[in-house]
Amino acid sequence: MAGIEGDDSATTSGSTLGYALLSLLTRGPATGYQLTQQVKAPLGHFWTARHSQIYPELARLSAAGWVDSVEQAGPGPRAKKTYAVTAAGLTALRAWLVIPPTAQPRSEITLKAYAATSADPVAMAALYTDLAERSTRLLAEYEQDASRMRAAGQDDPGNPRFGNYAVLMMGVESQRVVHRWALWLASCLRTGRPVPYGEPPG
Amino acid sequence: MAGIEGDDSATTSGSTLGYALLSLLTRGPATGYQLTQQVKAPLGHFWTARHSQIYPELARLSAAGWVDSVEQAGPGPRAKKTYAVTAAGLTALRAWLVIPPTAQPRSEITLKAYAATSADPVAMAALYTDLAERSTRLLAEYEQDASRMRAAGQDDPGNPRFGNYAVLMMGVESQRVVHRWALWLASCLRTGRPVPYGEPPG
DNA sequence: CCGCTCTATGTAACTTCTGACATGTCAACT
DNA sequence: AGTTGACATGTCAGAAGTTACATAGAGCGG
Repeated sequence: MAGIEGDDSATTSGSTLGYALLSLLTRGPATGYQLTQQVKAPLGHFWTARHSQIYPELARLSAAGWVDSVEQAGPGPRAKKTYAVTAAGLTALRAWLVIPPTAQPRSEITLKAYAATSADPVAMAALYTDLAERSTRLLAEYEQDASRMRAAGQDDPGNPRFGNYAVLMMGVESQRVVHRWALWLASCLRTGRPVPYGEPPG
Repeated sequence: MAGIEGDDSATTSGSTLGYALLSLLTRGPATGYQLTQQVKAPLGHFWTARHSQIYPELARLSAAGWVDSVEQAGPGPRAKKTYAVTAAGLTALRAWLVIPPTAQPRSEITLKAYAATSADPVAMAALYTDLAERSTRLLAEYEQDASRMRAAGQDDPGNPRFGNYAVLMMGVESQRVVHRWALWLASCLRTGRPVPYGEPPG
């Protein structure tokens, strides 16, 4: 009765990273190492985490009873642990999902654009031309992923991996925007005069 | 000769926030309070900072010799300080600007989409419908700002405030993307079946 | 005259995130 | 036989960022 250690199951409120890990684990059980890999794509296009952040967070989730783990004697000096979401974890995730997000996006490329006129226009134009090229490569990559997903039926909201497709679609759209915007900006900086937005530059 | 305190002007490397503040100060001298206001728009659409972060950072920039300050006896118990970029600060900013940025963007709305199928489809669809509505409002607001800026000649790369316009254009494009994507996602979740991306939903 | 908001600057505690350190197995390649 | 890379888990120091606390004048509305 005297609950010294047992009464935090309802009170515990997780961090965003915690919910991100729970989301990944809804795809199936995984080790910390696997989560570190899985957070790279497609989630990694909009959310990243290092292993040094993931392992402690998994321990916290475990302490909160939101994940279970089984140990399996791994290769290194420590046991390998495979984690799975618990019913409590899934409930917590569901509750968090429907809260309207407030966090502002943060973009370093846009920050640099804010001060673009303080630097050498030629160097800055080159920077944004490179960025446009990179976005072209990424776009091709993402679109290939997308058609593979469609072939696998992951564009169906009934598919448990539909979220991967939804994130990827945001990635595709974002890269298109970056491409257009970077070319426009480079064009402005190179010509030194106003360029209407959205025109394909010659 | 024995430089105990004078040899850090070239070595000092700033934080991203420091460069953001230098960028703001290229528009003209400002107090920490004014910088806190100015970081809200349009830079704030892609980069935010609270005053509790700005004041200590200004002290660091001042210590590095990247900004100067003059005191003016302010309203509160402390003197009001107006900061201005120094030549060293401008040099540092220029050097930082041409380094290709690596930081990945971070988006909570996209993270939630990754786990969309774990929550109640109706509630999630409502979330993204609300998001689409918000982006409509923001888009209208940003476009109004943009046409005001064009009227003021800020779409000219020769204008020192051109960076404001460049950031705003990214804001406009981003909100358009969020709008389309959120409506698509809501449509997927409501109908429960694949919806081709980019179709205006009925 | 009381309270509210805006101006204005700072500190302190806390959470989050990064980068480096630390360890060790196993398979493939050279 | 030696090296590289993938697998696998952790810690620690420090940077970056958030939330709350603290102070105080000036102007305005009630």
